Amino acid sequence: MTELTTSYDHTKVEEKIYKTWEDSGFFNPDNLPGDRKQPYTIIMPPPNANAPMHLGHALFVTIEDILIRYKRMRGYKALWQPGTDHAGFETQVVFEKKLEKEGRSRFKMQREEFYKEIWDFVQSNKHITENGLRRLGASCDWDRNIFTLDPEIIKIVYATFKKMHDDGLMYRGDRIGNWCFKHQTALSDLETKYEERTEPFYYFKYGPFTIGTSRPETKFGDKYVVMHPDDKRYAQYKNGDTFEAEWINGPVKATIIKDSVVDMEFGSGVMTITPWHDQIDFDLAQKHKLDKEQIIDKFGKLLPIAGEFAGMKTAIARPLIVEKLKSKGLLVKVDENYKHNVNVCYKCGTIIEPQIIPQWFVAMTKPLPDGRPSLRDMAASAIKNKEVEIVTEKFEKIFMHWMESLRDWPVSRQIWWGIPIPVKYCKTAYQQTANSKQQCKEPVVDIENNIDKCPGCQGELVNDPDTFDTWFSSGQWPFATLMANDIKRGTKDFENFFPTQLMETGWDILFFWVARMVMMSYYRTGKKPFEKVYLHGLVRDKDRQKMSKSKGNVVDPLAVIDTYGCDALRFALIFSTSAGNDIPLAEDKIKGMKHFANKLWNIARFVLAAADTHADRLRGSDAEPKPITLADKEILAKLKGTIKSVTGHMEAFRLHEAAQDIYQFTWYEFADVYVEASKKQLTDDKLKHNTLITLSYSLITILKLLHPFMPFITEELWGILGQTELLAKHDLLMVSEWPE
RNA sequence: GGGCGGUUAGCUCAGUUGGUUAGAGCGCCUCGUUUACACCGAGGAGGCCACAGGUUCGAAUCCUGUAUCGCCCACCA
Repeated sequence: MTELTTSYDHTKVEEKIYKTWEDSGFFNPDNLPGDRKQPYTIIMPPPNANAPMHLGHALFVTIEDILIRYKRMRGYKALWQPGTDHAGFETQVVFEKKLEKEGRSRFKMQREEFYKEIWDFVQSNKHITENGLRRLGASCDWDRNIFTLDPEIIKIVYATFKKMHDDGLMYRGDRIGNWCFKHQTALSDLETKYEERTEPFYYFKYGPFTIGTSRPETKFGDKYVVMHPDDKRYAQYKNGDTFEAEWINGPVKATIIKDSVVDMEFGSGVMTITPWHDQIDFDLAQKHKLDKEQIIDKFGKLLPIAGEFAGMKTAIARPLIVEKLKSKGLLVKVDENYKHNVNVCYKCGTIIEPQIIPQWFVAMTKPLPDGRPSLRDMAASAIKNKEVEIVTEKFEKIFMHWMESLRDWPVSRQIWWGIPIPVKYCKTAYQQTANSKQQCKEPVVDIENNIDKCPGCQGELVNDPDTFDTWFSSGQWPFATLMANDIKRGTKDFENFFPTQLMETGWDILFFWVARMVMMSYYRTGKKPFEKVYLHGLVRDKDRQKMSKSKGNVVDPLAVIDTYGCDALRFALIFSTSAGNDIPLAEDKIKGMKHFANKLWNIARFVLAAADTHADRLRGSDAEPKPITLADKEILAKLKGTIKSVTGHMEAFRLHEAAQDIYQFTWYEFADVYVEASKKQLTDDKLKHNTLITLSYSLITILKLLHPFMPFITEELWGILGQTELLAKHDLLMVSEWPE
């Protein structure tokens, strides 16, 4: 006689069950029962080891765990490769905030000291994160757990860097880039965002012209006036004509440039340019071979070229400069309500100052020396030809659209937390880089760290002080993890599990991550990194608001698990939400799913009680129930239909549909109809045996179908059924066979 | 400026290739505590599927347009 409590108590089950799974070794595909040849691999997007878990983690774990458990039950050699991410810039920002609270700053610290502290910080977060994944029921292979700063990973990242450098795809360029004053680093275009501001727009007299600007503080170096070649107002001037103009700090000699990028309708239709601090101006200067002068230093202060304003922060200098120009009679008019977008740092909101600072770039559109197309074109054609499929399809369009206007990718960051760039420079040459007068021009790529002297002049070498953009290393994650396993553990993971089958991640990192993985994988391995990409949405609160600390609506998934159980949380996250759409999650929904778990518990309770009451014990899992009564016929037909539809939905990544079908069948067909009918049938001696078989067979099938979604309660019930001989043989449910 | 998407029950959302009376969760109303479950059961109310036109034997589903909300990318000195 097996007694079950009247309601399901997840607190007594989850920890115990997870331990059973982990001890079984079945998370590791090498230990799975049977002769499994066909791999099914999901590389886990490594969570950032810098902050507590949020519902986004719960969502990705739920989706990936559902899929990997399903494939495991279907007999695949299922590998879910876990890992955590050092998350370079993200983590450094978090850590610097922490320092700030303590009244400290990295700019007052030694690099080694800073690195050590942030390393310890990340290590402790890493453990918290890994335990969180366990509480969410993640059936990933902890034997293969890996970290983005593991030496094996760094080795692979360096090899990629060297190959790119040898292939001419990785170059160091004096190009204009986004500079954040607060974080003192360059950022890629993806790491900046636009904010609308209303600022004054000034018109100044500049020689015979009127120019317009919202940034007078950049105008010190102005010595070019650019106008449209078709501008009839200035037909008398030719390209290259010069003139004298009275300007901020006295007269300047200016040259006329004609170029059709100028919009005659905007402002005064004529502009001066600041190539060091503006993308368009920079391009123009490159095109016409114009001088470029730095006006603002990397701390946001004006340089000596600003004369009396030198050393001032731009925001302070701006009104003073306007005042001076006004007093000289050069201010024509001011438009106070000029609305425009300013580029700001996506982390701190500081205005981004474009600066020419040497950076490492990856060429996106340059064909490979081995005859293959460029990184961009390889990735674009993979998506276009459906070699890599994105679920849902709308993201393929977004992906292609983004690819069209892709520029070279700056991968060096002036931060300390990350993988150092394995390059050395001739010391004398490096110090002169600012003047672009290097003696020994070539940087020395030294991935083994065994080159001591400059190969050019035998002089001293200095290390590149920069680190890689995190996405440069995580862009290699699918093959780097498997290759690193092989180095570390002597496995043949890369051979056995690559290309992987699925990449599951949020749509918000489609460009940051997915695009880079596709490009880098084709480049390094000649193969796609994964067959399919499943993109999930953002978890929002019940009012569709984004969850954020400042709004105070962040939900801690572990607290939800404490209250309602992991299975309820997982089911609520999946239920009634389709791929790629954001998910509003209300507590009521989670509560409802807890009720469903309880319903299932009580169904099992009823079946067990029936089996006990009616003396003839039976073997359930193998016995095919016979449809004798109308109720038998209907439930078995509906069960069969449910198996079919659920399987179909699983194959097509319609997890929400699968979940709904199981829910519907369990509650409204099996519990409401058949369980009720069985009460009568069990009193009939001729029917009771077959009725019991039908009950247990249906229940067992439900447990299997539901297991990927609600792994804990189903495994617990499976174990209890096993003890009562309702199950003929009982290994763990997680490795049982998916019903056909 | 370029691109993508949403608009279905009071709320939040499903609806797989066009096919019978459009579904779920939560909420609401009525009744019910008979040994699986009150974290429950029985029953019920509630939708011109944004609008207009078109294709079709048949449209929430396909096409065109309109309105409205949202997202992504780029960005004018």
